[in-house]
Amino acid sequence: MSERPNYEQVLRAAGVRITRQRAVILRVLSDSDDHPDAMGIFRRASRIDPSVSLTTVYRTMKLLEEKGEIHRHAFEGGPSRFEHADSDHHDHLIDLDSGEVIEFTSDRIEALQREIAAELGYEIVHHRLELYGRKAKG
Amino acid sequence: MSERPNYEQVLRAAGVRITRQRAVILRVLSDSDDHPDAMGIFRRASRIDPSVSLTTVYRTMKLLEEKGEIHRHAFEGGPSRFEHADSDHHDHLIDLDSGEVIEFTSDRIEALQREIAAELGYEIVHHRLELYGRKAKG
DNA sequence: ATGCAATTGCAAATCATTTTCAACAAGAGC
DNA sequence: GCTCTTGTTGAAAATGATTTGCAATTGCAT
Repeated sequence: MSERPNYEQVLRAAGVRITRQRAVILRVLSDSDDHPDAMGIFRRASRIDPSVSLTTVYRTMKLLEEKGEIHRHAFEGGPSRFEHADSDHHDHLIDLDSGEVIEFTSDRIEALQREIAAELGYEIVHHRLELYGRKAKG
Repeated sequence: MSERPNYEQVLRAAGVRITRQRAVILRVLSDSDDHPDAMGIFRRASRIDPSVSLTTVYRTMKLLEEKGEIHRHAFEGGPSRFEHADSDHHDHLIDLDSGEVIEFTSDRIEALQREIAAELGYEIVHHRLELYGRKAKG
């Protein structure tokens, strides 16, 4: 499900100009299955087109975020990492040794969260659940 | 429960010198029941002793964090906020309108987290659960 | 092809936080 | 109480991630 988003189309539809560098960044992004940070995207894009600047990577990320096309995650002690927004909601388990990000979902946790917030008299707008751990031995 | 931690005693026992400015910062901190950020602590401490610098606030926070006396929370889009580490583990609900931080706990959520991590082959070292919401109307 | 507003790269600016460094002050020992 | 040693301080500069100002450039509608 939810494969290779066509960011170019979305932006174009929003009246945004698709420049050469933007096209490269968007391609890099839709070819990514991990959770790269701006520098990582910049490196990948640079290899394809050296004229891409880190500034434009940031500008494009902000643009896509505003359009709701990607999500920005600020995991502890590190730069923001980005991912497609098209997939279903999920939380993250971060491998403390490798930095790898594993996605997971739990309807039960989601339900409990809503329950807790309600008890406190609140409605959840969004939440952040991150598990930091290491591979269990054995 | 868990009231007015005596940071001074802890630091002194660790061989740390209690300077005039440090004493002020520690007092401000143990008099706080909220989740102030470095600038907030600096402002409160400054009023008591103008010789306290923001630098020293940061240095003292880092020190207390290393000694395990306080916890640092980086809520989204803002500076780190600190709180006593003495109380039991809890998660946070952040009021999007006021910035107020409400603490809560849920053994069920904790258990579910461990369960999920285990299924993925991981052991949780720590986690972060933050609910961002607004007061429910009615 | 033309024109103009959107976009670019670079450098400088921000923001939170840390580090450098010379001046200063805890507090152990006398 | 006085010294001495070494930790600590404030101010300013450095960091790291990200944003912004600006003059030059370039999509792309016409």
